[in-house]
Amino acid sequence: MGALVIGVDGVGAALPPRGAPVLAEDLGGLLPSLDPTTRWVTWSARAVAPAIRAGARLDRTWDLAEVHRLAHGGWVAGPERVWALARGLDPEGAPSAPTGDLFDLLADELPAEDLVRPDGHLRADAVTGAWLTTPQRCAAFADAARQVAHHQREGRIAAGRRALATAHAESATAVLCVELETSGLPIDREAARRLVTDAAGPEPRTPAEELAAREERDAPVLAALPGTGHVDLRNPAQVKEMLARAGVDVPSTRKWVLEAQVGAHPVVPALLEWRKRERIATTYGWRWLREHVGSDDRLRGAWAACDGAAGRMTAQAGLHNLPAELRPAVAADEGHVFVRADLGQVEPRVLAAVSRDRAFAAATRSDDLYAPVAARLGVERAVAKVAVLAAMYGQRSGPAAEALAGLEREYPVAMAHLQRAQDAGRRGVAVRTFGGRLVRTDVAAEDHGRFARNAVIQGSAAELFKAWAATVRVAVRPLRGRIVLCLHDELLVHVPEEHAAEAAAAVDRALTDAARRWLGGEEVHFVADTGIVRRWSEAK
DNA sequence: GATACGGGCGCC
DNA sequence: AAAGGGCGCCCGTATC
Repeated sequence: MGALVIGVDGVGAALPPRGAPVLAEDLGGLLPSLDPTTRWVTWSARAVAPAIRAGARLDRTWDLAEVHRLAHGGWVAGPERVWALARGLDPEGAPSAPTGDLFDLLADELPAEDLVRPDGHLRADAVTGAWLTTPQRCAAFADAARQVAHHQREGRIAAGRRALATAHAESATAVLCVELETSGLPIDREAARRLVTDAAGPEPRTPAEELAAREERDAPVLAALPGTGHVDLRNPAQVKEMLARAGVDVPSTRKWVLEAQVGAHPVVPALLEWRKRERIATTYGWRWLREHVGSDDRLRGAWAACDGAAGRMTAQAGLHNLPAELRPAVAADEGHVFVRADLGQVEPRVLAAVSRDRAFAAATRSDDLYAPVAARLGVERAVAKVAVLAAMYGQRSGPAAEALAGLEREYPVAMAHLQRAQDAGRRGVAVRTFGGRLVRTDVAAEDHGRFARNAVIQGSAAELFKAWAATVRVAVRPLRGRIVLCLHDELLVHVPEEHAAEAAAAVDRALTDAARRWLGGEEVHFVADTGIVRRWSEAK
């Protein structure tokens, strides 16, 4: 990945991925002299991670990779592909990043100072960074970035104000992702060790101890079935067979299937309890602590501003799926607190925005959206909720079916929007989110119909969330606050306790600002539940 | 030994 | 009661 930073006003610096910086002797040293309002164009935020770690604020960035992903869908967004699509070239003809013999040969035939090959594609060794060895070459690469940025910007402007606002928010989120990786999530290590011990036993010192702990976890399940030979509880086929011998006939051994059979045989509840503990032991156990929690008591994993589908953020190292029982271990530093905030009923509110259904938008003006919907449908609130969720997820059977008819009757505009998305997906036609992200449904299929139906909601909700997060990121900085976790509709901000109330207010204000910018109007209301806590688990 | 895939499950 | 979108991750099996 070519690591490059340029300021569109001509101020800026280029960093080669390896070796000494070229245009800037020392980017960290250069930063204080730069106007903080400098607009940056980056090939990707990750490419400028060293600058971010050196303290670059990068509050106004244009991330070529993220805007490319918005415009073209998918996740692959290296400079060679971004350049190719911006120039109207076949991306299949772009050089592949690894230095294969073929491209080395092509590069040999290219004049040493030419960035662009005769076929219009970028030279392969520029994309890997190997070619970026002189100020002139870096300047040429910077100029290519500038050209792509100009093209992308024209495209966003043509797509509308919201598409442009989304490009800025997605760019800022990519910077935020680098910051999240850098700062990490504060962990109370002792609390984490206690919780892991409860589930998995004490930390094993040898492979033999590890094996013993495994057998100890298995013992209660096997004890519920005396006389059974060896059963590998980690092998679903063997478990199913074991249950059949105990007189429990199930089509699969999934949790919801087994939960219906808890009374059938003592082995069933024992197995469910085993699953829960086994999950902590294997995924969030001693190895997880060792590998992902640093000596500074910070949980760190890789973050991405969008996945390759609808565009939600992704996180590794368990940051997005930490079991609730481990959350007490997520604790603010001494003298600090968390401002925890989550969006309320974000997906139905987004549906109102995306579909421009005025009747449904009216319901968003209630703090509890399902109450007015239920009243209008003449059903219980719980029924209305299930129906709305079913409509967004494409569920057709079950208790929701009847209430769905009510939704069709009362909110035809919103329902038609979802149906159009589903039809497109079923035919293999791409759909777009509210902010203009292309969501590809390459294969025509019923599954893709449901996927597309949900993607316009899930993806649009992700955009609103990121616009919010990007706004919060800047708003809490004067309070020495930092976003330390993003969880689809939830934000965790780590802040000195003396600024807690002010930070919480800033988080709420940021939602109003971001929603207005993203919606381009006030018709749809969004709400956040915001609180101040010392441990993540104290919330709600 | 590396890779792919499905079952299973945590979170949203 | 029943099964509908996304992600990351673990384990076991099959395959080359």
